Amino acid sequence: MRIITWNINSVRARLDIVEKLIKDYDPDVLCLQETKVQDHMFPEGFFQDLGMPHLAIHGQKSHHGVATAAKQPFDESFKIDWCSKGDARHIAIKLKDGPTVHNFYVPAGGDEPDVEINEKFAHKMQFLDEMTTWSEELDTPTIMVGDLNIAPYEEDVWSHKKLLKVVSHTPVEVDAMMKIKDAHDWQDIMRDFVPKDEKLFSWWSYRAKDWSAADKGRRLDHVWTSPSLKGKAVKMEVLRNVRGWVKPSDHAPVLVDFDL
DNA sequence: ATGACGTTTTTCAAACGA
Repeated sequence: MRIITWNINSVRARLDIVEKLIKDYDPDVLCLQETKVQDHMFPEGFFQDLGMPHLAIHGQKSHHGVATAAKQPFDESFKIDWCSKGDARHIAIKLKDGPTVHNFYVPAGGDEPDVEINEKFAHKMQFLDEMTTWSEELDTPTIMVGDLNIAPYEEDVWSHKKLLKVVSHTPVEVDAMMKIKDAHDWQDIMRDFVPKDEKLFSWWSYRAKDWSAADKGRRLDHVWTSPSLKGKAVKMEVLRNVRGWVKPSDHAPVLVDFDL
C-alpha cells in the first residue's frame, strides 16, 4: 500500500500537478494539507476521474484544510477539533482491515517563538501538547502523516545554527515533538530510511531564487507509525523532483510504501 | 543579506505562510 503526504498549498490552484502526481506515482492513499477550500467547493469529481473516489475532506475558507483520497473504500472517517478552535487541521480514515491514517496540518506558529507575545506560537504549542495526550491514549495501529511544521534534527534543516531561533526548529518545539514521539513510541519512518546525519528536507521556500541549488530546505513533513507497524514500511522517498514541476507547491510530497 | 514568492479574499491591498 502506497501512501503519499503532500502540503499542496491550494488544491484548486494545483489540479494539474495533483493529476501528474497520481498518474506518475499511483498512490493508494493521498493525504493533502493546506487545501484552502471549503468542503462544498472541493473538486470531488477530479479525484473520482483519477481513480481515487473515496474522500475524507475537512476544509475551511482561505486557510488550512486537509483531505485524504483513497482508491479503495475505507471503513469510516473522523475529525478531531484540536484546541477547540474549529480549524480544519485534521482528518482520519480507518482502512479496511488496516491501520487508521491520520492526516495533520499543525499550526505554523508565526514569527516569534515566544508564547507570551505570540498567540500563534501559543496555539502551536497547545496543539502539540494535545497531540501528546492523544498519543498516550492511542491503542490501535496508526499511521500519522502530514505537515507537522517542525524540523526536529540538526540535519532536518539547511543550517542548524542559523535556524535555532527560527520557528520550526527552536528547541522548545523540538522538545514538544519528542514528547509526542515518546508518548506512543512513534516510529519516524523517514529517518528509518535516511540516517540522522544526512540532510533530509521536504520544504523549500518560494523566495529562494534557485531553491534546488541553494538547498535551504527543512523537513517539515513527516510519516510516523505505531510501534506495532515496525518494519512494515518498505520504501520511503521525498519526491524532490515534484518541487521543480511547473507552478509547484513549496512542499515536496513524501511517499511511503507499506507491506501490511 | 529579514530581501524574495505565492495564494486567498464580499480583492486591486492585506493577511498568511515558515
